[in-house]
Amino acid sequence: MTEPRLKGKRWDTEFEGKLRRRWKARWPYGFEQKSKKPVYSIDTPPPYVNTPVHIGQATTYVMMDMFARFRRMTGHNVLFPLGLDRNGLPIEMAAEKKYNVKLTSLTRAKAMQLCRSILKEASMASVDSFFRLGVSFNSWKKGTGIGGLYETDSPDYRALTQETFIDMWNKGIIYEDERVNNFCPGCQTTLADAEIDYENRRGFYYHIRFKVKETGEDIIIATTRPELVCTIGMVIYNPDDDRYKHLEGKTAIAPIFGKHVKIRAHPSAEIERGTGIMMVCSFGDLADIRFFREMDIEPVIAINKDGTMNENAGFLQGMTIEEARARYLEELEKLGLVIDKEPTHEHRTPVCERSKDAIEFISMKEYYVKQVEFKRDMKRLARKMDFFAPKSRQILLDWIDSVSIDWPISRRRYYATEVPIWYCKGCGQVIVPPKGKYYRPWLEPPPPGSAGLSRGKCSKCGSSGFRGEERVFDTWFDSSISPLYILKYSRPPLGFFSRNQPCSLRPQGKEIVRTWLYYTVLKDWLLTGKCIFKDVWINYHIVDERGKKMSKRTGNAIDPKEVLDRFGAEPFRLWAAIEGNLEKTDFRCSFDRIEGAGKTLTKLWNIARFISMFPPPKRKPGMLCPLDEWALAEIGKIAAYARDRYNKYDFHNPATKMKNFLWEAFASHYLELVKNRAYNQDGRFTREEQDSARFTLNSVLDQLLLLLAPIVPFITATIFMDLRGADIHSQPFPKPDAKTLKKRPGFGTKDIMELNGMVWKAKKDKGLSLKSGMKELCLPRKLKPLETDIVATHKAEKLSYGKAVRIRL
RNA sequence: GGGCCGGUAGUCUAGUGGUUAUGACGCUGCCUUUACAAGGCAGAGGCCGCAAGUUCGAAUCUUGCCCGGCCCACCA
Repeated sequence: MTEPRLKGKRWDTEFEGKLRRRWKARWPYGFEQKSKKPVYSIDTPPPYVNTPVHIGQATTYVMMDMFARFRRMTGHNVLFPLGLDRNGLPIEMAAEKKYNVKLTSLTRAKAMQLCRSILKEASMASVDSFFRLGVSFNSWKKGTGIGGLYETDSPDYRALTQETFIDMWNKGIIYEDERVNNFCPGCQTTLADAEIDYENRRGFYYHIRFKVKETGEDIIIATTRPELVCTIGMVIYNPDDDRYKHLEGKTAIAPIFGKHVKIRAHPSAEIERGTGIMMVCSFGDLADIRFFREMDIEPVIAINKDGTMNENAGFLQGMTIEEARARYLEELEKLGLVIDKEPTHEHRTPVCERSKDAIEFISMKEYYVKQVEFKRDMKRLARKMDFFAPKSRQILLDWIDSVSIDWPISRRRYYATEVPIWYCKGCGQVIVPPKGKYYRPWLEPPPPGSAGLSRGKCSKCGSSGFRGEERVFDTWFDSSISPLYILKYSRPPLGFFSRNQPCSLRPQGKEIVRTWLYYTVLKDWLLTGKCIFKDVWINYHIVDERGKKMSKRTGNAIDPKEVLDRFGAEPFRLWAAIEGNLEKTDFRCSFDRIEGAGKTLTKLWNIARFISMFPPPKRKPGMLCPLDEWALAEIGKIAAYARDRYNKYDFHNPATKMKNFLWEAFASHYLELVKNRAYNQDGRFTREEQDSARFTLNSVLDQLLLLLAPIVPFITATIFMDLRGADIHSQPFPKPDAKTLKKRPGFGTKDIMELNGMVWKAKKDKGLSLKSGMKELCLPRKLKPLETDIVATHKAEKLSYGKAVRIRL
């Protein structure tokens, strides 16, 4: 009896460890520095170092790895670097939490020290997970070479961020301006619109009595922000509201503060809401900002950037917003001016996406990147890039539509890239350093060669005193250069960037299209005048089995570590491929599903084990049996389909097809029919026929393995190495020849399945073993080419032909 | 309020005009037949969200509605 060459009854996750150890000894996926192959570049999303990988990231990286592995098999030199994000608020917030301090209450040096210590301790847990998942990044070592692991807070990366600022400053695309901004009192910083979330929150409407100066009558105004009465700009009612028409042009007097404002009709007041007459203050929300601008009223800002009331709030000065609200209401109560207090419906409140504090609107000086005037260009670029799935383009287009103010890029935090600017203490002139180095203006004097500097003195007033800028950049100002960074923009080797831009692929989550993708395309276009990406692949969210968002709070989150511990990488990767339907939105994930995918791996292992009993003939046989031609045509069709779909980032459809082929047509039907001929124990078949079987078994297996290699790299590499002694990942992707595909036998897969099904059912119904013989089998004529295989498999004593299958046991 | 997506068995899912609606998990029963019991075979389980329309024919196309998810938007 022939022994299978593959040992072990099933795929074991221990094999993954074995292979990983071999890979680790000699990492096979580095960027080929001297290769002439076309470069395929993937701008991977840098995860935060200090947080463990969640299931969504794990899925995304595994999908990206499939893209990378496939492109390697189609002859590309794949640039697939790992980046780690270490800048910005998440790091600072981790430090605040761990050391239980507010960084804003510390000196800058001390705050930075705490951040660095957080980063130092940050385990490389995420990196380890990627390694275990089999992600084939170019390198796991930090380095500034092509494909090296990079960190967004490295001097090299930060120098490039600052360089892009200097370039844009010199081009006049960046300016400083004082205007009302979104401000997070918790994070103590300005926020871009893209950083704002909305939450449904409840509050109270306070019905407050105002006086009308001219008539002395009372009007009742409902408000959720009584503490802002001190900034009231106008009182409005709807033009169609008969209750208030007589007040047009009269004057309202704000209680206690005594401020006089006009009463006017305005359509933004709704008759049904509140009391129908409302006050507009500066500023309760974005609508107020627009209203003040529209009406040309001078706003009064009563809230400081630390979230306390300022001198414009009179007796409320120095209190927090909440304290001021309570105090003011208390005073109103004493005077009997609060008529009612009713809970509001839940309404959307703008909150900081990180700290979840309610956003305030505060006037401050910040640096801005022009973007409003480029909306048309951005839309053109959005249409130029290829989106996968194509409909995801709309997310970007919608966001571009909603852009209404320029991009505020300066932040009042510490652990981020510094804005590289100094100011002359004498005349205020702006000093801009030369490009190329990493600058820390809060620590260092302006370097020689700076614009506005002459022999170490201000070129305008001759002063030698300078103030370094203390603000830092928005994280997205850093993140938006990742494709420039990995493609060596403005870095050696010379010409690499111009030869290899645009970046082949930006993979990214749909929720950060409005930040990461948008800002990258914007900024890189402003710098280079070109669209930085060719393809954009948008991945969606991982949700639980019922379609609910996963979160630690609701306890339905799946930890990738647990997945790896229980099942290993391969079932997870196969699950991701099968689930990754571009046409759908969210991925459904559960342990059951991942475990289910593992069964297919067992099946694949056993098929390979079976085939390993029949080594391929030394050379391709001169003739192939019709059954074998059919099998080769079937796998050939799948190979052609997979090549086409993989190129379009679709692994779902090919994976589903392969899985079905593997279980059904191949395992259940082809293997059963071909077994006798492959064994040829009683010499019923010729040597040529037997060789045809052995050749086909091995050829189909090889192609299956190659097609699956990008998806499940461990099991395919293990089998291929055992049977063929070569690394599957350096093999070319199968390209079926036209002749194989053109073969059209007179019978189809369905005919074979039907026949086998009927015979097996008939024997079963009689309680006979499947090996038992039958008196007569009548076949449809089109199955004649398969007659010897069919007779041998089903043990028919007599064979005849007719219209339909008939069985006599 | 606007946009996108979805609604098919207990759960999840395939199916974009054509016999009897696919598969998985779960459930019931049977089977150790030399790759596979982490297997094989058989079975139960469906107003294909609702309604109207187009059509010889609709899960599939059109329209309206209902429900769920996500995104965007200025509400006192």
